[in-house]
Amino acid sequence: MAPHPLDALTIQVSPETQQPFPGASDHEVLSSNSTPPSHTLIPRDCSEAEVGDCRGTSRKLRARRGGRNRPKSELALSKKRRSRRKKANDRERNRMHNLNSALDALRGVLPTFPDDAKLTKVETLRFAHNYIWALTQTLRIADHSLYGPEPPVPCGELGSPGGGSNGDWGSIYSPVSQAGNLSPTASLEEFPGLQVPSSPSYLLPGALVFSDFL
DNA sequence: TAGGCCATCTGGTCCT
DNA sequence: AGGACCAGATGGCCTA
Repeated sequence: MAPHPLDALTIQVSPETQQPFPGASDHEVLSSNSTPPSHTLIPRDCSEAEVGDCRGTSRKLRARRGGRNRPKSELALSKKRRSRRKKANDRERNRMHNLNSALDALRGVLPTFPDDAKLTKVETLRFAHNYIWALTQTLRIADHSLYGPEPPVPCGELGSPGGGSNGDWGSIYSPVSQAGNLSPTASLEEFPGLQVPSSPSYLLPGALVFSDFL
């Protein structure tokens, strides 16, 4: 994957949250008769048998199942099946739109440049994970400075990205693997919405760096 | 042009 | 039975 512009991130909350489905909830997203985007691939009326031809041999084989014992009213049955499939497709489409609007909402609360290229889905999830981890660490540091020393937390206890056997989360983008990359503009005070204790400790060398969240 | 990302369709499985 | 969720397949768009 090509390096993302956020590699050189300073802190700014993007004003535009880009929600294609504003106010979308689990129960109201798109009407089921919404027109598909221009890049819808398969004709909406592609029946199962046709789908076999559309999609390849495995689906063709599956579509062939049923053979001779088909009910007499196959026309009605396939009509019903098509209708069910169409409804299922609509639901699935709405479900994915819902998921995407949730991802957009998540992008909206992550610190990015306004003119940054939109984070991909996986980048958004990784960024959010690392961002939460970093904020947690910041709170710990603040607590530490307020209440004095406390026993060190074993690596990975906080779900630290890259702190253990957490698979994909411990990727090359992990803050741990790139620690020490302090950005002069990295200050949580630029987040009006964030309730972060006013401790300068996160500005010290080796502290949390927003450019490393990805 | 290859590769990454994405939206969509689809059938299977599980749950209510 | 019907809906939610999931993963595989497919093709379009975009960028290096």
